[in-house]
Amino acid sequence: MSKFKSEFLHTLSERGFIHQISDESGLDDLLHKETVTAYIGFDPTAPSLHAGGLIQIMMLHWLQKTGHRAISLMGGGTGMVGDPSFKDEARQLMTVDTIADNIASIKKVFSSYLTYGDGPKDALMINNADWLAGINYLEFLRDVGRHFSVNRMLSFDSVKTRLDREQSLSFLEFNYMILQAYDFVELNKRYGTRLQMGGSDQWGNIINGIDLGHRMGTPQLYALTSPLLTTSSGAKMGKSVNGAVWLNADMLSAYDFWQYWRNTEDADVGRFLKLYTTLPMDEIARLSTLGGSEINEVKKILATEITALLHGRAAAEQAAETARKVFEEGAADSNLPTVTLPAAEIEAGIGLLGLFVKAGLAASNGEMRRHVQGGAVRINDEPVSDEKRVIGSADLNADQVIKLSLGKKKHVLVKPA
RNA sequence: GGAGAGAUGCCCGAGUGGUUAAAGGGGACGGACUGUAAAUCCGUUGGCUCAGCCUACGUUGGUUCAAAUCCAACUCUCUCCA
Repeated sequence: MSKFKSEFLHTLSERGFIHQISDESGLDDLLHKETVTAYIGFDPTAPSLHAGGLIQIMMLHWLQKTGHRAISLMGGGTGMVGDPSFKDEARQLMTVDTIADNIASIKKVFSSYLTYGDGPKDALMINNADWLAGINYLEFLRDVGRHFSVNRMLSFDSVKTRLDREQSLSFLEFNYMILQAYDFVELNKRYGTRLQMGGSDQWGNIINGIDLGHRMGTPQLYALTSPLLTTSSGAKMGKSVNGAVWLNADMLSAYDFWQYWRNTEDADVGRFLKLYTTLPMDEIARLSTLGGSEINEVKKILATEITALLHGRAAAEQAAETARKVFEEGAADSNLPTVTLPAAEIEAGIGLLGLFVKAGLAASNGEMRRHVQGGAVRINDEPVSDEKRVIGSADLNADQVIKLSLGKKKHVLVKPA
């Protein structure tokens, strides 16, 4: 396992980040000898990254921590095209405005993991629209396009799925690979970038960049990919009870984020500790020996550590404390997700179904009706079986809030305002 | 440009005039069991002012007492030919 000389690869390797490397010993030598600039690209397909992208951010985090220069590249240009890799149909095209909004929103998260600045080891935040947006088509075709073999591009697994399924792959999407390859070369020219990292689905795209570099006279470039992560039971990472596990605090509260990791499957705990926390390896080894019900304590550590990196230590501990009150004491806690309602509305009384929909616990009255029939609904921890029940000021508890519960895990407080 | 095939609910996929809000599976959600886990079992899975009503089977029209099912045009996808 410790076949690497460089601290960076050694760390990534022992923590389980490495899936493939284009030239292991070459890259290891380089990282051992000098400060290397490396990047990972992020597509602005949503206003926030989700848990699936966390592993990439952690790689940049370790890169910086082991003394190298990290670049987080926003795909402002490539986002206008859409990555077809391993997709079986074309994504809807995003408008320029959406892309700009998404980038602005995504950026917020990175400074929790990386130190940005102008110093030699500070991380850089770059947008590939800077050079892609102004490209002249004919010039680009002659300078860059001539180096690509369509025959070869068609042979990549990432497009094969699409072709095998006999789904059309538009010329627009086909160009994504070329643009991403060009990014690598451009980043080398501008910042001396030598390494591109990414998920295993990016392997083909990254290799294309290395090849293009060869032909356009860059120094040797390198690729490093991380494994595609699934839970032990095969589910894709990043889904929580309420939907996707967003990293942005305004899209998923620290409490819900903490809950997601608290509910990690037993079999994943050790792996996740290594990938998503910065706890030292010997500490992780010790925690990993715990089994049975003790593993619940380990899961709490896991959740708190991951949440602390993203939302800060204080928010993480507060989430842990809220969870303790809710699950171990069955009490309400003021840090549960809260919805405020005009006091007058509560005074007048509000229907049970509508109230839960308003609180975001159900999508429609019909869905709530079913939940009531299924016995999943509680108010202030009292089961409710009457779907016509009206909630009013009499339901305010000692703390002047109403606790709505759907199932065992979803709780929302309603506060008069 | 020519000849075929197809478009069904979150996804896959049955259904070829009425008993179809639409079989089955997956996913998701809820319940039971547990450890806020996994596995397993049970239930739910269009909306509403819910014993009733409304909207739905690519789009728009038509036939019919009655259409997801028949007809026409259109849109998109795939296959083969040029």
